[in-house]
Amino acid sequence: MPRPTTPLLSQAGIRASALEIIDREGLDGLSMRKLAAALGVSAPALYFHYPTKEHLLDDVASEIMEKVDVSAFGHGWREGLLTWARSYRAALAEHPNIVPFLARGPGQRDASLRRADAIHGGLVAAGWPPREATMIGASTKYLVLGAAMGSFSRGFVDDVQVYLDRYPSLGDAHRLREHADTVDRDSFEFALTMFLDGLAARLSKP
Amino acid sequence: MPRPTTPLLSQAGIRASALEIIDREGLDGLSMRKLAAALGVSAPALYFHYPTKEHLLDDVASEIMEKVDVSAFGHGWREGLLTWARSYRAALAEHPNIVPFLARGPGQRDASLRRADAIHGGLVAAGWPPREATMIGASTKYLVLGAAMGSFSRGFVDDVQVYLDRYPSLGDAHRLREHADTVDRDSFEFALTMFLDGLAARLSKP
DNA sequence: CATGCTAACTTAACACCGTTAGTTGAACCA
DNA sequence: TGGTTCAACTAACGGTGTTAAGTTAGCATG
Repeated sequence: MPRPTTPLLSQAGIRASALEIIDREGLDGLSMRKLAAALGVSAPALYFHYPTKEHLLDDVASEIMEKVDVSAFGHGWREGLLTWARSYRAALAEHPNIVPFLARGPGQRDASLRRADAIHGGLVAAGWPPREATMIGASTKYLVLGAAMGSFSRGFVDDVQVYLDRYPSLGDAHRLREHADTVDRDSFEFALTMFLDGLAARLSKP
Repeated sequence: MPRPTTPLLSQAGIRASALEIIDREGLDGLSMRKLAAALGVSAPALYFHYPTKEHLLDDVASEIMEKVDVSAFGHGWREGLLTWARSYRAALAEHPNIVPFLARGPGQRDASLRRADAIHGGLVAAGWPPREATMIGASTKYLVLGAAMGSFSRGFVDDVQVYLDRYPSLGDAHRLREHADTVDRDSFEFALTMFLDGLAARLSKP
């Protein structure tokens, strides 16, 4: 059945279906054949729209990153960083199964360059020396990526016993699992606050 | 040639060879057949010593984590955290290609539990409330994992132009690449210092 | 000392993977 | 109307992790 009257596939549709599978079955759960089946099409048809699986995943990742907000540096560097970091983390927390892909390399996600410029510009405008502005951007990214990677919701419960002993609001393992998202967000917010406090002290002193 | 006089394989030997391949050719460069060939053996022979590739990689990761040092909390919480974080990061920086595997999930790396206890205990002994001690541990891990994941040496040069403009000691892209390790370490140390400064302020106040 | 069991390898094969080649016929432009 | 291009198809290639079945060395037991 060649060249249908109206095209069966589109890049956006492929991305959406791919992300659905990733969210539901994990990154390893996505294969080109399974994706094609979900779209009612044969696997090689996908290669007309994307040259490679890697490119497709790059695009999916870029789409997720579109939601990251770097626009708040007008309200001060602290607010700008907070908004950036929180929206960045939220975007990853919404699709945690994409994180292992992000860990594989930078890919073709060109939009990040624009963002890096916005962040750096905002920090420099607020009085940070350029070299430190760069490191602040990198550091914040570290926090976000690390939080996304080591999150409890993703199963990183190494320290589950420690949590059970010390996190007074949680009764047992079952409830910990239930509140994993909260624990994750609390720890991330804590890390971010401590980091920003350290920055503020450095900027105010010489 | 069945049941050789002296065994050809051992778990330690398999791990060592696997890590060698990962270091040299990346995580995707490791296949059971290639690993077997490097050991002068057929692929299914490996399954006598490891039930699955996943288990093997878990073991390799655990071995790397053995080098992490959590013993310095006797010299104060700041020194303890610094030593832990630096040795943790160093261990990952030595084998950056394992990081994408770490991002895939927690695995069977049971040694981390002991470490989590040591860290938490050290922090509590130094006067941190248990709940905050837990979050400090998580936050530090975020920094280390994020730094390992988003490192410049691993190709995350999104902001390469920004770096070129602002990092005065670097002349051009070639030299940036050359000094990627230094840039990584600088940013990590900066993040860690700011975080610890924020912590110190919090502990000294109320 | 013979017998049987287990250990540690072998080769063959399965199901799946990403991807390429070659084919088909509708849609579009001259 | 004719030719080209597009968007799908089926078939197939080389690779993957893993399982099954075969072979024999080493060891324990009668």
